[in-house]
Amino acid sequence: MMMDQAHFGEYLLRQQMLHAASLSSLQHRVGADAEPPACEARLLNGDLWRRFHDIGTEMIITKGGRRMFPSLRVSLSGLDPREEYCVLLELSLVGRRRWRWAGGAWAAAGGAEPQSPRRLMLHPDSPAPGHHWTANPVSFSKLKLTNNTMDAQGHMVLTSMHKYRPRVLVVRARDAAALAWGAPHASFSFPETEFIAVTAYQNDRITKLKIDNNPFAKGFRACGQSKCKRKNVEPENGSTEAQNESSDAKRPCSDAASSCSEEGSLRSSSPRSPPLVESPAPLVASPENISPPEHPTFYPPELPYMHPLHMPMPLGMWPTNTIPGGFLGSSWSSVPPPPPSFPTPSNPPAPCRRIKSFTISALLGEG
DNA sequence: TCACCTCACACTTTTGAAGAGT
DNA sequence: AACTCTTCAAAAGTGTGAGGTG
Repeated sequence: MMMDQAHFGEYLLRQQMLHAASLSSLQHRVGADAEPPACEARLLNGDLWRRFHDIGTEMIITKGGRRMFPSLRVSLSGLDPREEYCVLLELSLVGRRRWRWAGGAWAAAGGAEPQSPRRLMLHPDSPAPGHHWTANPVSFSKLKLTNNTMDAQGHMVLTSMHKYRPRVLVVRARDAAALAWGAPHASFSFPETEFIAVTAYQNDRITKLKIDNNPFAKGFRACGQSKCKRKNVEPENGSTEAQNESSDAKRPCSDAASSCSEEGSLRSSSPRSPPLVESPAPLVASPENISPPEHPTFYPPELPYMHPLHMPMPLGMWPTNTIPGGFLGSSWSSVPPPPPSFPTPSNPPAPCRRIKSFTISALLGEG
């Protein structure tokens, strides 16, 4: 399970190659002649994402890095089983606005702040043959978000009070360096996965939903010891305004609500967290759901994401621990995730969006 | 005063080493 | 000797709430 020094060094080299490839692609636009096989992506935990999206998903960002919950878990299909692919995750800024929580709702509050150098996260299984990607759900559960612009851990650097949308990129490439030489690719994003980065939760309903679904927050559930202990300080039903929107998160959660956890329950046998039963058919990226890049070529001058001088680290995610071991061979790839469910005939998967003229910058193109 | 950020805390889950059993 | 299973301590991941910052 542990990655030794040699493998760790190899991984770092691969990340550096990806970085170099992305930079060189700024000068080399190479068209993709080969027609890629039709590929599809399904959001496996789309039901949970939708529940958060209905309220207004918030993701905590911290100096040391915080995981996303829910995490992004997709199932890929339609890839050539013998071809090598790299899978990447990108977090795109949605709009050019800053948001603020006011009056119980999110509202635009001026223009976006300059963004930190953007980073892609290269899935640690990359590159891998198509059959690998289609046989196993692709999970980005170990991804961490940070607001630390000096971050050296390879976490995704986001800006608080800004909205982002994850995008999964599938690139046909034998290695990271080959990403710059025009391999056909696909891009998938799901509107349900949009979120606003925050340093502290603003919406109490989001807090409640996170507590009810995240196994690590079980201690804060109404039935948890921690919550009981903390809530003893203040009366459980101290307020007569039970309908007060802001008090939602403080109310005890129902057993039904607490039974719906994400990944933990999928592999956990905890009696308090039965396996998550999601919607019968996972969310499928329909053509209209696959959002094209807002700006298909380069970043605007005022947001120089990709400037080499502002790229302190190689693209992609570094090991969670910077010491050897604990990255490759972790649950990312060695623990077989639950098999992906397949769409019902009434909900057929949609083809991927194909971008003929391939460059990393085009892939990243939005502003 | 306000909006936002940081940190220590208590709690739960995850991880992996060690030992026992087959 | 090799493999599987169980146990347990340490590490990691949570939201909370007080306090800090500009």
